Amino acid sequence: MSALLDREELSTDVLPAAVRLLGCTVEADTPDGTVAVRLVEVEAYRGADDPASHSYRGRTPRNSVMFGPAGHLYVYFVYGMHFCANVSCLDEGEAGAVLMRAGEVVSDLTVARTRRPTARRDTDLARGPARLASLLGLDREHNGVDVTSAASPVRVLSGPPVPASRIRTGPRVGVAGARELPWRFWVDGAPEVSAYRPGRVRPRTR
DNA sequence: GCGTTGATATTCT
DNA sequence: GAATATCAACGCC
Repeated sequence: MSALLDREELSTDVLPAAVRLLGCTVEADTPDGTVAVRLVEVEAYRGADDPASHSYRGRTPRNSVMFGPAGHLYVYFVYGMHFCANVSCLDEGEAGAVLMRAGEVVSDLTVARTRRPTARRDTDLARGPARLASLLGLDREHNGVDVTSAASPVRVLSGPPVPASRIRTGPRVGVAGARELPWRFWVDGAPEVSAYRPGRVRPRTR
């Protein structure tokens, strides 16, 4: 049993916030029941100085949660069919968020399998940001939810802390710009970590 | 096991 | 019109 994560732990810069979120548990109430996932892979995104970030070119209706206070969900729709979920960082006015990329299901495995019946192995249930969001039932309606409140349908519980020696870093997945920034963090050896795919322009096939 | 491809909303140009 | 913080299904080893 763990306590809710403090908002202050996320109002720091995005890198310490990303490291802090590793090992934390995301608990979500879905139509099928409650699912909890321990985060093993995250990516940090910031504002004006991060070309890979949605907030790089200023505030829009979609990314406005990134500019708001820390500890809220930024859920966005990509590729016309998937949702991805971030936790906002930094204080009001400063854009930042941590993308939740992968996690290990800690409960309830039966509910989780019901939600994603096509997953071949348990470690595939929340392997990748869109899979994780769909497993937790996150969509547009959860944009802006406060994950530090016990009354929310989605909550982040703190720790157990991941030893620094088990944390690895590297370039973010699928981003074309700012590839020199090692802003992806994962737990060494976790089988749920998504495969690295360099952010290249896919060759046009036509 | 691996590479290719289709689905297609939102944003920016 | 083009790119994108993706996944799953398919063909082919």
